[in-house]
Amino acid sequence: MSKGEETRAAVLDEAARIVSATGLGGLTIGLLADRMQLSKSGLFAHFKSKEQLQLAVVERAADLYTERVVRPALKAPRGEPRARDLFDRQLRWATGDLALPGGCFFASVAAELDDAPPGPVRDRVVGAERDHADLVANVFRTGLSEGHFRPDADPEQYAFDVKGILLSYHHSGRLLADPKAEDKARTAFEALLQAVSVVE
Amino acid sequence: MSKGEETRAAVLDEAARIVSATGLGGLTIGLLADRMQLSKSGLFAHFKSKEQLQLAVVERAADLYTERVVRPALKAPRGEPRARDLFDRQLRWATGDLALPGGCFFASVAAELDDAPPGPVRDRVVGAERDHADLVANVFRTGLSEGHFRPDADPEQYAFDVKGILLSYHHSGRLLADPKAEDKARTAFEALLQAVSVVE
DNA sequence: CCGATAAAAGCACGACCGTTCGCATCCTGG
DNA sequence: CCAGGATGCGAACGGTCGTGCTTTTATCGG
Repeated sequence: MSKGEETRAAVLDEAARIVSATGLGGLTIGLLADRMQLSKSGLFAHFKSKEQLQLAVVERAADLYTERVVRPALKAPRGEPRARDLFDRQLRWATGDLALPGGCFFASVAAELDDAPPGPVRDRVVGAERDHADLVANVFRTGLSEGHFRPDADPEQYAFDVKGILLSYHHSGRLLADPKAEDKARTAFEALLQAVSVVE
Repeated sequence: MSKGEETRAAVLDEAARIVSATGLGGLTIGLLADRMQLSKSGLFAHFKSKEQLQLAVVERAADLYTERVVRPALKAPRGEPRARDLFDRQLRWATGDLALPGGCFFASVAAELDDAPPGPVRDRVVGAERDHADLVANVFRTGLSEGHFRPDADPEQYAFDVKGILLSYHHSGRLLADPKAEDKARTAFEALLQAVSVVE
């Protein structure tokens, strides 16, 4: 890896941390240059515009998420164990050993983009979120074909419900500082699994 | 109401709309002055600082929410009917006839404040969110004392679950433009009610 | 209807924003 | 080891930000 690629990668890592804490709006070239001990113009040269910087940091965050959450979870056995493992890693990604300092990168970004005008950055985030919802639904489908879950359960509904638990967890834990947030999230997930599991 | 109070109120209404769409970070004095056809300095004179403007708009949004969602819902009969009515109005507040143009004011603000340094604005938002979580839990408690819900159900857990449904609804509907978002939210709520209702 | 007072405008400031450009300096392949 | 391109710096630009002043205009009670 050449010197340029190296700094570029380091810059994007720091940028992802900043965005996770302050949102895309809080990512400023001057601030980023300070943190990296680079001049504004020197840093700017790596990305020809701010939009490309934002695009690159979204890409970096998506890679990070795949690396830390998705790929390991897909090694778990199909069905319920995989669903459990994925959920556990999602929790740790939001707050914990897998997390960026500001919590889930996409939770920070999604809220500020939901009413933004269309554009490359928004489109990329929406694409990532849709892909992720599909992934959760597909993990659930492996549980259907393994006979772990009720055949009439809707994978898309499951993905919607899991997303809700995670968002509420992020909200309670980060903003409200509720010490019982993790317990509530795990309780909610157990209740969800219970509801979609085959009757015994 | 004097002329000054009138302008101030109109400014705060417009500010609440802006914040609901773009977050507190998108609320700028110049933009607000343009929208109101006022000069920057003329508008600024109503609030001695930007922080006081932010504080005032949060206050205004909280009043609006109480007016449109909480107070009407509390007129419904105690217990399950009140819980249903409250949830329905919450959905309409997030997207619908009760909503600001950018969706739920607090959904926009909460995400960008979750890792912000403490301060009057953040404190006020956290207070409002805590009060609201308590309100939802208390509505659930009326259902407990009416015998509608299982005595072993946890009101705080219920509030956590409802918040998750609403956040996921906001996310799916606004960002991902999922046409089935409302169906999923209502399905999730019915399942939640089912789970906490007394067995028959 | 007029004079005190409230409301809004006009203008200027320092700070930071993204961006450009010319110049120094480092790395690196031949 | 040296040439030449990759990499980074400094200064400057037009804009917008929040925030003070002073001045003009509108409101409203006596």
